[in-house]
Amino acid sequence: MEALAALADPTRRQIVALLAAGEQGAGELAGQFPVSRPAISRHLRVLREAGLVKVRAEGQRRVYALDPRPLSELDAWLAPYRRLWAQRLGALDTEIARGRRARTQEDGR
Amino acid sequence: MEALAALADPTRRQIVALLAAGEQGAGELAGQFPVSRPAISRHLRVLREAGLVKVRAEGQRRVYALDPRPLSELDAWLAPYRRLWAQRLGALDTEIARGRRARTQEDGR
DNA sequence: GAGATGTGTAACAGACAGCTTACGTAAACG
DNA sequence: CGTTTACGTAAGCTGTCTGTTACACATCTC
Repeated sequence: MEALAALADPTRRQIVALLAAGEQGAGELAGQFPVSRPAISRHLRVLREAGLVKVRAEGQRRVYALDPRPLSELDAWLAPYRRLWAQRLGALDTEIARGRRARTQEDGR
Repeated sequence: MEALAALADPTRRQIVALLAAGEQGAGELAGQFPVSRPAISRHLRVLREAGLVKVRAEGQRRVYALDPRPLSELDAWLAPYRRLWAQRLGALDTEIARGRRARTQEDGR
């Protein structure tokens, strides 16, 4: 779950969101943020080390692309907790209180 | 997404995992970690401010319980990205490659 | 009430994250 | 080749985290 630490920063989440729409060069990416280019370069490094992005050298440019695998891991980490809010939203917690224990039935849609 | 910052810490994730199994008192909780009790108290404060846990006073004890709502928000934040790894796993990326000239085709395995 | 018990908070030290400016380097360009 | 272009990295500053010890405060117990 190293991805969680990387995604804790709002700038990095925004970078991830941008890259979800398509790959971009480092400078191109930095131009969309109010901070300096080296700052973005460092953010990209963190994202790279977390496995969330991968780089491709294209001439002198560095093209960054999103790698969704750590997000998938996050999804897997989150999975066991899903039943917790699934219970709260439905009226089935009445059923649970009725004597049923660990009736999972999450993700009905 | 303040929850992401709170969950970035491994100790806090462990607390969340413990509370998912059932509510616990602060000291009872602290006893299961190698750090001092005030340290856990601080972690609990962060989790509380992130809305991930709620406290109930029971005599002089403070009983903590998990509040899954921020986790649900995280789930919602993650949702738009799901298609990204769904594509990689499924065979539908063939359909995408069928008309698009974006011949990326990396990661053959 | 006096003392024990269960917790949160304050103060402080050390580690770390994020930003900026300055610099190094490799590819493209003339 | 020298210069421009596109990046990454190093150094330094500052603010924020995390952990520890010391302390303040309620709440039971007797």
